Amino acid sequence: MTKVATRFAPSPTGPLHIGGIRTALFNWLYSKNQKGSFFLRIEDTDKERSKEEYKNQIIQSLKWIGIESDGNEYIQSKKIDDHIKIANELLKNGHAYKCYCSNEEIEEQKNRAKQKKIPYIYDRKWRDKSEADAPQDIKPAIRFKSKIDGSTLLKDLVQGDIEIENNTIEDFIILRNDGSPTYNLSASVDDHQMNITHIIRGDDHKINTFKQMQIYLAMKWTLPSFAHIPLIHTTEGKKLSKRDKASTLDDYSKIGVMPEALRNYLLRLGWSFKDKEIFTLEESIQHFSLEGIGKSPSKLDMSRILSINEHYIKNMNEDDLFNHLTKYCENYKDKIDSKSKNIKKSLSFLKNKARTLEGIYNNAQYLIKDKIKISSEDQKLLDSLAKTILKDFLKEFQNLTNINKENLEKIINNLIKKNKTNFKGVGQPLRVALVGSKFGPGIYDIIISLDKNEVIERLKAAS
RNA sequence: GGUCCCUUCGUCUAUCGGUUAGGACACAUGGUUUUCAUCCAUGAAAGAGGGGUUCGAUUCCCCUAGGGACCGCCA
Repeated sequence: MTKVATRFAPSPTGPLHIGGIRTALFNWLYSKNQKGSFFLRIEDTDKERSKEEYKNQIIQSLKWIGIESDGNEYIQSKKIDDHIKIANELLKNGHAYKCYCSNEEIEEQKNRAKQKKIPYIYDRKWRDKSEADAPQDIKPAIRFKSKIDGSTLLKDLVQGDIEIENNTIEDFIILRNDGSPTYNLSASVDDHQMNITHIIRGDDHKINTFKQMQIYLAMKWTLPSFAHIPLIHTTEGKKLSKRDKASTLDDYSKIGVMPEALRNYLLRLGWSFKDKEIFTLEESIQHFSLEGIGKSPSKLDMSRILSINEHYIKNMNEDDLFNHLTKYCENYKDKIDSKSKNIKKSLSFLKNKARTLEGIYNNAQYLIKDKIKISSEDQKLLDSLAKTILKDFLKEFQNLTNINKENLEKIINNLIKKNKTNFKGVGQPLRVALVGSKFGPGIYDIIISLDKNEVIERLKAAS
């Protein structure tokens, strides 16, 4: 049996959107599950729109989520000569022909079709015309001689059997009149030369598949298997595109979604394995299969992404979580080096209050910032009684040599008794004084996580 | 308009002819708790509609409806 090879073939005309990332993920997962190879092919033949920076961004994005290609990326523009060679071969053995229609002529055909409300399909004018009739002033494009009779069956690994009439596939152009190859030609030649065995791509490529199958057949190449995965839809139910908000990877990483979480979310979007929701990378490789992919498109659900992210935050070991956090802060906030020791040891309780890295960052503000700000609303909570409580607490606290929960508890319990109040009566002013808000971590956690002199400073400032 | 695809709770999905149609997220209620959270428990919530096939259909077939993709000398 031949070794499985899959590929992901984006064009570097913008940042990858998460639909693309999911396609890449499925391809990668399938190849790994089959102990095969995964390749990245950069389809950069659209000179106008392709940019080197996007290529790098794509590679980075894939890496971020854990996908790396086997071997160097394949650059399509470097293979153009091969594509042209095949086009000429096709021309020679009668599977393609020169089309001398002018742009105006094609436009006219399209308009006519629109008026009659019939679908436009190139009228195959030059399919059987003699070269002798060719106008001298027009450079021809090369069209593939598509089958007219019969039908073609695609045994799709996700969608099942799909059969369409051959005459609905037009004689598509494979070489433009400037001599450059078009997508369907290039993709077929590349896939063949790369020995791709399984082409897993979005549903929107289905028609291309029928065109590409004909090229394979005409060249007598072994046909790969195809799997068309349903598209990801927006909440409005339309195909997700780069223009949609919250569609690129950066949209998620900047709010503190971690790669493991997004990977897990994307995996379960349109694919399932029994009732299992959380998959380690190894588990996803182990369980991934094309049969597990659903047939209907799925919508993006932000709260689900956040919830999976929350799961990873709470269950990840704290060293890894801390690494994620520092990297996140470096990329999107301020570096937290100077405060990192306090933050790291506080992760055990900070993480329980956050769904994202940004959430942890926000909750850790009282640790990160030297000075805290108390809103005027919260300031009201610091009335005269509260201030005397703070002063009393400070007095005891300063003498404390060993700051731990037991000792703090003693002080606070005494204050509760003395002032005939409850825990809230003491805890709330303390929290406001130390964090700047009535919301925040537990009092003991706050005090222990701060340096002693910092606690003293803040209590003095507030009381 | 043509071709093709899809249709189970709001969302992601399980079910591969016989289930009280399961899980997860979100939602609601209650409990734990020094606040906000976490955590725990409980609840509400689905087979688009109509025909067949069958002893029996969410599951198989057909029709209808709804949704989507494609229809470039872009990829």
